Amino acid sequence: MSKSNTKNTINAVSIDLFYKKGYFATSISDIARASGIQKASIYYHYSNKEDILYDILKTTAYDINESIDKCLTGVNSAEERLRIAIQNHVFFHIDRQKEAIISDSELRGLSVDNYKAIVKLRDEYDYKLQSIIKQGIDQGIFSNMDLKILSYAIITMCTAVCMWFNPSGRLSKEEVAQIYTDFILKGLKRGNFP
Amino acid sequence: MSKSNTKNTINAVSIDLFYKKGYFATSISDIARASGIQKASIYYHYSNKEDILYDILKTTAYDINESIDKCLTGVNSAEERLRIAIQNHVFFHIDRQKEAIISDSELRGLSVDNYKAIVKLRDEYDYKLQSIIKQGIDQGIFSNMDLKILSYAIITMCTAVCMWFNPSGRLSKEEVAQIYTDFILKGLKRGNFP
DNA sequence: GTCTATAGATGGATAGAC
DNA sequence: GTCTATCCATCTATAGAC
Repeated sequence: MSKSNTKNTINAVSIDLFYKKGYFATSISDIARASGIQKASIYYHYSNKEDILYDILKTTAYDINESIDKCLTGVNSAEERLRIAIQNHVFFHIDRQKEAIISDSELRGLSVDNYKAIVKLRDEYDYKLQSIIKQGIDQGIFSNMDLKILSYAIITMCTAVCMWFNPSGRLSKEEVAQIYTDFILKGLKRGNFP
Repeated sequence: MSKSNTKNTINAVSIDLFYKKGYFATSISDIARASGIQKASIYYHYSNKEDILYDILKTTAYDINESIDKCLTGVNSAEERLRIAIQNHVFFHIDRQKEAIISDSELRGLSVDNYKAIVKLRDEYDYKLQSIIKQGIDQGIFSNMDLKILSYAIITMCTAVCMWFNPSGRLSKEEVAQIYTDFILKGLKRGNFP
C-alpha cells in the first residue's frame, strides 16, 4: 500500500523539517509551503499534525525491526550475531539519519495510544538485541555482566552515530561500525579482564 | 549572586515542566500557574521564555565542568582518572536527572548566540574526558583505537543513564557506575583482545 | 484532490496601576 | 515586585467552492 505522490512529498518534506527545526517548531504552514501546496490540502492526506509524525515514527520502527530479522537469518554463533546486529544498527542509523534523529527526540509529540504503539515496536527490537547478548552470556562466550544495563549502554552508544556521523567526514560507515563492534566485543568477551 | 525566592521557584518549576512536557509544549502560563503567580510577573525575573531555558542549561553545563575538575584533583594515573571521571559523570546525570534530560533534548530552544555559549561549555567538558583517554593511549595503557569515536561513544553511553535510571529500582547509582566503568575499561585496556 | 477563507484557541510579550 | 488587562501574531483545523 504505497503513498500517493502528494502524500510522499508531505512525508519527505516533514522528515526534513522535523529533523532541521523539530516537530513542535514546525508548523503545518511550513510543511505546506515546502510541499508547494496549501495547508488545507494536508488534511486530505493526514487527519492531523500528529498523524504525520506518527507515520514517520511507525515506519522507521517497523523498518529497523525488519532489517535486523533479515540480516541475522542463518547466522548462529552469538559473537557473529552480535557483530552483524551492531553493524546493521549503525548502518540503519546512518542511512536513515534524519528519521533516526526524529525517532530519538520527538516521541513527546505523540498522544498516549500512539506512544504505546511505538514503544512496543521499540521494545521488540531491544529484546532482539538483548537476546543475542543473553545467548552469549549463557554460552560462556561473554562474561556475566548485567544484561539490562549493558544492552541499554550498547544500544544508546550505537544509536548516537546518527547525531554526529558526517557522510563526507574522515571515516566511512563501515569503519565506524568496525570500531564499535571491536570495542563492544572486547568489553563483553570473557576471560580477558586484567 | 543567588536568585530571589520567586526566581528560584520559577526556575525549579520550569525544570520540572520542561522535564515532563518539553520546552516547546510548556507555556509561560503553565509556568506561572505552577509557580502561583501571574504570567506577567515572570517577565520581571526573566526577559523572555528562552532566558529561562538558557539559565537552566548554562547552570547545568557549568556545574558538570566544575564537578569533574574537583573530583580529578590530585589523581594522576590515566586508568584511575577515567574511572573517577566516569563515576562522576554517572552520578551527575543521576543526581541532576531532570536538568540532564533537558540539557540533552532542548538545545533547539536556543537562539544562535546562546546555543554557541552552551556548546562551548560542553566542548570544554568533552575535551577533558578525551584528554584522559588520550593520556591512556599515549602511555600504552589503553589500546590505540579511534579517540574521537570512542570518546563520543563513552560519553553518550554514560549520559543515557538519566533516561532510564530509577532511584527506587534494582541497582544503586554506585552499582551502575561500577558496571559502566568495568565495561568501558575492559573495552579500552590494551593487550587483552582475543 | 486542491483551493480560498476563516473559525477559534492559545501563544509570548507589554502597558501601566498599585 | 506583582497585579489586571490587553495586544497581536500564529497555530491547528474546518467549511465549502471548484
